[in-house]
Amino acid sequence: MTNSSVMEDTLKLLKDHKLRVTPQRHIILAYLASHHNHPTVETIRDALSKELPNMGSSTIYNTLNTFVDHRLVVELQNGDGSTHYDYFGTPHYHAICTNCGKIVDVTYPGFDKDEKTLEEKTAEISGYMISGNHMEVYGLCPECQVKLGITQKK
Amino acid sequence: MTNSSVMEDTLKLLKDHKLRVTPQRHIILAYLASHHNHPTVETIRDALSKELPNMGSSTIYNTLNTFVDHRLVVELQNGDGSTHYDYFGTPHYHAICTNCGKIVDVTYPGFDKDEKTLEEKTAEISGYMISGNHMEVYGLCPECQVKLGITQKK
DNA sequence: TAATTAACTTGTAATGATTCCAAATTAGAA
DNA sequence: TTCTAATTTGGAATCATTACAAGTTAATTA
Repeated sequence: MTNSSVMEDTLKLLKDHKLRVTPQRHIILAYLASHHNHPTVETIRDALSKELPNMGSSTIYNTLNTFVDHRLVVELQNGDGSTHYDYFGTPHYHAICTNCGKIVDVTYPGFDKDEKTLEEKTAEISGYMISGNHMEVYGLCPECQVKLGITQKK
Repeated sequence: MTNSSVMEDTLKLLKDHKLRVTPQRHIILAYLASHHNHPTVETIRDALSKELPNMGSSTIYNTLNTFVDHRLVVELQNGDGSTHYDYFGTPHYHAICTNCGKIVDVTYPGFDKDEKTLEEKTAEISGYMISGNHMEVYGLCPECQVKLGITQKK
């Protein structure tokens, strides 16, 4: 995807959600849509310091909270004390390294169906009116397995 | 389950995990094992103020972190800003109300198998050596559906 | 296009959950 | 019973996040 199409797509996304289009919102959303690094507020601030040198952290927090409310973005904790954010363009879940905190997106054919099934079962059992879910799987990432000298059995 | 058997069971659990048995640890673990209220540190402090009037919050944090490391307990966020804790005696997941934060435990026949499958797929795809998972399903709890005047379609 | 205004951004202060640390205590081993 | 490393305590420190007031701006309306 070209840079310009990311800008176009995220612009449309903001408009579709009836969100006022400010440079801050547009640039932050485009950054998230084109990076899969699960950034923190600080990471975003640093990454965009050239484009938006005067943007305060409050703005980033406000903006991300708005995106989370609109389900454009999800929040993730990896144990390092701060919240990480992930653009939620297509359904997926996360694998999180218990050693270094590395987060990767995961999906597989049929994940959307499994997800649906879980939500339906949960609605039946709990009586909740379900609106979403988060799944996280924990373990050692490949790098940490090597670093710690652990051999994964096949 | 009688109160005394909870005390016996949690004592055994601490010993099995080679954790030094202090009154604080034993009483906190017994409290968690016999309550399904997903308490915060403050809730635990208040609930145990009779039994352990001099216990500081630091001790509760230390103790809970130890339990989490040993997988006796899991941490939960419901959006109210503080961490909630849940004794993890049998496999289950959580439904969390997006309106009031109410957390309920959920499981169903075959959940352990579904969970296993998810972990195996994740290992294959990501290369992570999996050690655990958390699933959360969000929605409106029955009380909030009524409170907000929402009718759930069958 | 210009005027209007509610919404947004900014910067700083406040909050509050959690961790850190040094001193006192204690569980469990010898 | 003694000994010591682990734990608890209480208060201070940290740090992520939110609150707030003032300035700015997107987008509606005429």
